[in-house]
Amino acid sequence: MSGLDDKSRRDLFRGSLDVMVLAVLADGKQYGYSIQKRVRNASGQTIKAGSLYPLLHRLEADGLVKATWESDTGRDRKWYELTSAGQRQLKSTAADWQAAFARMQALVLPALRQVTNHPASS
Amino acid sequence: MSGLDDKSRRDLFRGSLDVMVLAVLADGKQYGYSIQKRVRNASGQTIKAGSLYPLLHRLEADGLVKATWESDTGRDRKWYELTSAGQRQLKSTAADWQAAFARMQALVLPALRQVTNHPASS
DNA sequence: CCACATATATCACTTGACGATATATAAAAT
DNA sequence: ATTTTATATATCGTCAAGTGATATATGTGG
Repeated sequence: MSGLDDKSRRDLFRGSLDVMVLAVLADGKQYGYSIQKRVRNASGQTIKAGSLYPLLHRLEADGLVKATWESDTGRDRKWYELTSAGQRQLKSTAADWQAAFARMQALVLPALRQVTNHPASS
Repeated sequence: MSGLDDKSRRDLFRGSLDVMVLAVLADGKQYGYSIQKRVRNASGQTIKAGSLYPLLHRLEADGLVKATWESDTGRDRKWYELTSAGQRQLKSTAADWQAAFARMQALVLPALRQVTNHPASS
């Protein structure tokens, strides 16, 4: 039970990385590497560095986050925080995300039950 | 509230189309056009023809579905049904999808609450 | 001092959803 | 009867985005 390779599992949520990053930033300033770990801990989803940094640059270019280099512990890190546009975006995206996935669940769960109970042909 | 353009909403599901198609096929033989409508009705997600047919061909090439041309009402349609491999795939994918979705929800919902209650800087 | 985790970045590659387009048939409208 | 519209499948060029590989630099622990 539950044997998807990493690639398949990742593909499942290809379009949700933005939402997750914005969600992590909702409770305060974070830098890239910490965002990565937080998403990983909270969602089980691994965002690779090669995906994360371009993603953050896109969010910045879109004005959804604001970045500043700061060294709080002697080390330079690029801190990201939501802009007000980012907050609005998170609000509408997260709400849609929630609604859309709930509907998909209504499609997927009965199917899962179906296929779990009746094995079949071919 | 809830103002995502079509593209953003679609991007949200890049990767989940396979699962939805397999889910629809879980309760029996369907042809492409009917799969499209079922997914649309059940999930609110529109799979465009230019996505659906190549997707079905991929599933067939991977041995997850089996296709046969049949004319039940005078009209030729290409009927798809799950293979046993397709059933196994659906079972593991759907289970994973469900689990991952629940965890992601745990990340997104608190963030949504956060951003809904406290407006902020920049 | 050296290995490893931390931290950010870029780029070529690949996958896949899409719009546009083509084709053909059944049904519905005029 | 003819035109239009919905049904039904298919292909192709384009584009966006996640990934692996790779590079670079700094802090930390052995």
